[in-house]
Amino acid sequence: MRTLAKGRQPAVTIKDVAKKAGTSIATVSYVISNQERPLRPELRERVLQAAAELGYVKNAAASSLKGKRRGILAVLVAQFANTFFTRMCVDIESIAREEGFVVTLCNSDEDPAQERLILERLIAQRIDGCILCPALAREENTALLSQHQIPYVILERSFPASFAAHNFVGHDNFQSGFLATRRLLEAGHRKIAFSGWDSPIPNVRERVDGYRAALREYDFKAEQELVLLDELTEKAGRSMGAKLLAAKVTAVVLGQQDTAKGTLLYFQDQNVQWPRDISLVMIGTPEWADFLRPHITCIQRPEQQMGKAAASLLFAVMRNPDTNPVQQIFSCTITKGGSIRKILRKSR
Amino acid sequence: MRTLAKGRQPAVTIKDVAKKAGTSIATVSYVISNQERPLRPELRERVLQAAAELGYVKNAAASSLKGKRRGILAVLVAQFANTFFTRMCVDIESIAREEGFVVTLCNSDEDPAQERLILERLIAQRIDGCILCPALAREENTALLSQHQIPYVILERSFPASFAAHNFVGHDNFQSGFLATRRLLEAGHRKIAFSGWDSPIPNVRERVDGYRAALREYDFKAEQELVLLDELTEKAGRSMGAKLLAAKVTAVVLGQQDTAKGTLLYFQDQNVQWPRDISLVMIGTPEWADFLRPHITCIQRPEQQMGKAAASLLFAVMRNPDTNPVQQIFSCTITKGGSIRKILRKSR
DNA sequence: AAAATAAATGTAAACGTTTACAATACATAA
DNA sequence: TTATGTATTGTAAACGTTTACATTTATTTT
Repeated sequence: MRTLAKGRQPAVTIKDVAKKAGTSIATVSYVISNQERPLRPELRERVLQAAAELGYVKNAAASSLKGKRRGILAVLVAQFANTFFTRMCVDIESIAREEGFVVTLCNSDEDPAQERLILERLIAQRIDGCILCPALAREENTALLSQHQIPYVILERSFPASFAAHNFVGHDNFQSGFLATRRLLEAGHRKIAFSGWDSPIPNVRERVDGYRAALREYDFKAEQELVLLDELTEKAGRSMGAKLLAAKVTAVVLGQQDTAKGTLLYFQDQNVQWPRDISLVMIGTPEWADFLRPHITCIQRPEQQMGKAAASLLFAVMRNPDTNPVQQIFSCTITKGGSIRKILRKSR
Repeated sequence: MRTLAKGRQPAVTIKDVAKKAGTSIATVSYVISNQERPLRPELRERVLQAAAELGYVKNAAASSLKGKRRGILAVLVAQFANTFFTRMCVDIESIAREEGFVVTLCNSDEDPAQERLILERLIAQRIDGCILCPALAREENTALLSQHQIPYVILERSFPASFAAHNFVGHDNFQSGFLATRRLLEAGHRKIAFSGWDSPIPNVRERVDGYRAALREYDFKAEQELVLLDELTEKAGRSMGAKLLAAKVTAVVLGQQDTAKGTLLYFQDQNVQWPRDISLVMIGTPEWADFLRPHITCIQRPEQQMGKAAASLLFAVMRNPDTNPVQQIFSCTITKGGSIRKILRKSR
């Protein structure tokens, strides 16, 4: 049954179809591409028939040489296995598919050198557009895209120095830090720490700014802050967990989900219970949070909307490259949870 | 600073480089592609210089027309946001990168129609090779690849009817079901259920076969089996959880991690504790399992090895397309956990 | 019936590479 | 000096499309 021909026979081309249909390559091209052209229906039929019989598939690379779209859109994320990114990717891909594009998903692994290598390869492929979450805050790599006139949208990680110069979709990091902290303050907490990833990208810092702003609103002094930042590992998260206990804070803003994981595992191991022993708000909604009891109050980023927005914006830019850069910043919502203990106070 | 030229200036080509370096396109081509050719070092230098100054990047689409590799490798998975797949993807991508390839990661969402559409687009792109986890057990789509002479490796989901006809990398589903069940039998359990995804792909069925084989080894009759299969949703998992309790089994093989999630959440909500109330072994190691206490005994699939193996096999096939199909089946290991209660029995 | 128009189809030149082949420049041997 | 090689470099024809333009054929109009 499966008589897979083993000889490396060359791929079927428009020429083969033309020969089989007894017409010219021009006619075939017009038929295949559904272009307007007066054509005898009988001939059109014959061409379609021949193409189908030969299993002809147009070579997108050859078309692209003549100025057609490649039909490839790239998404370059910094962490493959992070649900925050994969959730957005699902929506990006579905929109791209509707538009007739294939998505090339790449992973820089937070390494700028790898990011550069990948971008060069993508440029060599003459991708039609790119959505990227830059590794670190290195702008040179992104500059490659604009040098080569490839439309792009930056997702989630901004360049503070030239924010307005790029198309951008992201969430409001300041707000997420602010909301989380304020919720704890409203519940009466006064010793609140912030823990997160000591990252080269500005996102976590902005969340810290939000944390600080909320504290200021309650007339806190700088010395009443406690900001812990460490590596992006479970181990670092655990060690921050220990520090939080040692500092005897009553509440923590878990500012980044990967480090939060380590902290929460540490709490579990030490039989530290929330909200009994410590109150928690986490920025992010990783899948594992479903299993934590009581549920943790989380700052939820609109991942679906963000993915869709990034894709839509990219297509808009691809259709009209000369519009001014657009920045879309999404608000976060705060989920219901049982990880905050209320502390009664006379006055605010 | 960022004087992004807005006019849609055409991309730099080999011709521009030749003009700038004052030489012919042939020379530039040889220099750029690092081909053997006697060449005055001074000229080579000049060409490189010109290329660098113009920011020249070779057009892979044009090269491919002349029979060169496209430099694109596709991975087509059925579920994007499943860590089992993404973990393998990370390794596939890193191997591909080393080999100079870009990876196009696509998602069929378990939908054969989408799978077909995607494959057609990938073929239009003339990808060099493909790793795919077929949605459902529909062989026609995969046949597209062989029709177009595109080397491929099937990952994790086999076609029983023509297993030996395809290059394949997967884990031993039978063994995972068998190991899980035997571990429970060894602990003295005699009322053991199997729950999983009622899927159109054979994987879960094979696990059930392993479950049955283990029971047979202990001289169980068919009427002592309890196999629950349902949709791939949390809700279905929860309802299976209820059925498991109603059936008063003492142990369960959670045969598929997505449905297992629902079941475990249900247990948590009902305050059903393991191993006190029920003993558990789960096939799969989702990230959330880290948070379950006591830890669940899991059947661990060697995801890294599998990803690397699939990529290596694909490259081998790409280099030598005429070798006979190879099937690589990986064994699973069983992790330590505390989800199994020992039941003392006089005899086995 | 010829001329004029419209409809249908074909030819060939790009696109940006690769590479066989041709052509030049330079050195050496006669 | 001229032949003869050898080291360099250039020309042009592909690859599979798209599309401007030319050509053929059919249909009107005169």
